[in-house]
Amino acid sequence: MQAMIDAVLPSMEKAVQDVGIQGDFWRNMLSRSKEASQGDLALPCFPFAKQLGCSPNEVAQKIADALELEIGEAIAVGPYVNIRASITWLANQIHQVPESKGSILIEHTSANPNGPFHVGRARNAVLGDTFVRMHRAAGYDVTAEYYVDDMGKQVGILCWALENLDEGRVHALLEEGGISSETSPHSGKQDHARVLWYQAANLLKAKDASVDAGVTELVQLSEEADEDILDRFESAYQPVLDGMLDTLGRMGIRFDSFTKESRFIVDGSVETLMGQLQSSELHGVAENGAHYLELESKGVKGKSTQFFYRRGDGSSLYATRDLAYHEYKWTQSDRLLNILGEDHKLQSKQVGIALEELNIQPPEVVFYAFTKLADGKMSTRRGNVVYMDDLLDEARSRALETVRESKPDLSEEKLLQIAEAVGISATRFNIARISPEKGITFRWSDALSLEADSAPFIMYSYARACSIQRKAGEVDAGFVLNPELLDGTAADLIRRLAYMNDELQTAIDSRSPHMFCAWLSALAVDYNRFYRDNYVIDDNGVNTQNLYISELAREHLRRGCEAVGIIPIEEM
RNA sequence: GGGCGCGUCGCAUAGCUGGAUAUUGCACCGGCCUCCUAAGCCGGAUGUCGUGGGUUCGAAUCCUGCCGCGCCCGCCA
Repeated sequence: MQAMIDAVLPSMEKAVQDVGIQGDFWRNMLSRSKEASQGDLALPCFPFAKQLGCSPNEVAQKIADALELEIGEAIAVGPYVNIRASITWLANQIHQVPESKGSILIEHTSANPNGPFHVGRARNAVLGDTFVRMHRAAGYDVTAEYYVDDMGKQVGILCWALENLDEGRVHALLEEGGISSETSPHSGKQDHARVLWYQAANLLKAKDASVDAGVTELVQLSEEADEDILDRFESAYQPVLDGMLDTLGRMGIRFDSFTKESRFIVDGSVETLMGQLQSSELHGVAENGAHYLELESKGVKGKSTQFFYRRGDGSSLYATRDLAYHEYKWTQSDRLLNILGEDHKLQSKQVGIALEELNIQPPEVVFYAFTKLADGKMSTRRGNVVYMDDLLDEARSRALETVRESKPDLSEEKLLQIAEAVGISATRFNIARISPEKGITFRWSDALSLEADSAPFIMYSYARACSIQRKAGEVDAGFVLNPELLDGTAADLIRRLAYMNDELQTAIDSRSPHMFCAWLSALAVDYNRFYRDNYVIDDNGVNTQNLYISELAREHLRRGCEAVGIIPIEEM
């Protein structure tokens, strides 16, 4: 952990010099021990051996002997110097509150409002919201932002369908196309209702050219920011978007601001940027008058290295509006983070280069690999999807079985509440705990797993701590932990707690939410072991020190859960 | 064809700015509820880290050839 390294470095500097080592290349080698049993920090001594002309083991012993540490002790183990922080020092770390770290705008999800939220899109939302939550927990001022695609082809098709198809036609088309239109428990939601129109229009488009013509006309007008068309588009997509946001809200995912794509056409900023790009050295014009930037010199490779930002007819493209969007976003925050699917990698690179040409700083980006179904890619258009609403229902009913079994006395309402929290948390955690660049194949059994290394496991530890607190009462405000008395699993727990802020920051900096998920799981394990070995309530009544530690763990479990979107419930 | 990413026990997964016996869970085998929540705890078995080379005192980690999978290479979004 960084605070520990900072604390050790001066002493290490001195010890290393005393032993006669030249240079400071070793600074980067001082790092986290891989296993807790080896201590907190380790310095491998192999490279020193040559310089000093003795064995790594001897060097390690010399350095360990020369080290004078305030935070703990150093022991040479073979060719390593292992440093173990004292529980006293670690316990002090626990109370360090993260300082304020400035503002960040995190844009995520931003799915086309053309149908219900499905589990492929969910990875963006879960990842994005986890970043939002982790940043908040670490002291950042976060804006969660949704970019609304309120113009262009997808919305155009939806709008055209709603204005030109009736219910009978829609069902006939879907049946013919082999897409199910049977009513689900969610068919009352407008996202579920209207997606049928969208799917039907896509089917019809394949065999009736007049559909394309109709849609194209709408899309063209929308790109000219035609007020009437934008209004019609909005009445088509807004109920769908609302339905999607309901689903997201159910998952605990909420946004602070929504920005419409059309805004940048309306306010003229897209036009201005297109003008500015003309003076770029990369600028070029195609035969039909379309404008582009030639990106070959910027390291872009492939069939086409040209980034088109203006069509032959003078209109802008999605990516062009994205440039204006980023310019706008920088007026809102100190830092920008985008959560994007890996299919956007090239586009994102192109936009980044174009932004640099405009002297606008590119955003930071997290890419994640796709979620696919066992039988192929998910597609709203083709109806090959698992909807999030259905997944969450299924997760809840699975959880309900388990809760009913273990808590038969609870009321039906309470059972449902717990099951809902467990289902949502498990679903989210199963996504957040996997490193983003790894592809996921959706399987019901995985998605609904309530086993260990899962959200319910962590929730259970928290509920256990809550139960103990209810029985044992509050700790006196003036109570001070006596770390000298701690050992075994109690000391392990304190050590784990002390690492929280560091783990959180590391996960943020390396854009790896799964790392913080792993820490949280480990905390739950440590708490369960502490629980086994250290009774808060025994024959003599309440052990205040153990209650105090249990309460520390409870508080950290709660904060950790909130940082990854697990719902901490007090009973389960 | 080119670019980017991934490939770790039967399944899933961590580690990848090189370092000590490769992490964790599921499944499998065995043990623990007269005691604060057993959705828990303890123990066991399971691995050519895709594959061939290379660099290094040391490679899952770096370089490189090959194989497999995914994504991308639109004046679409």
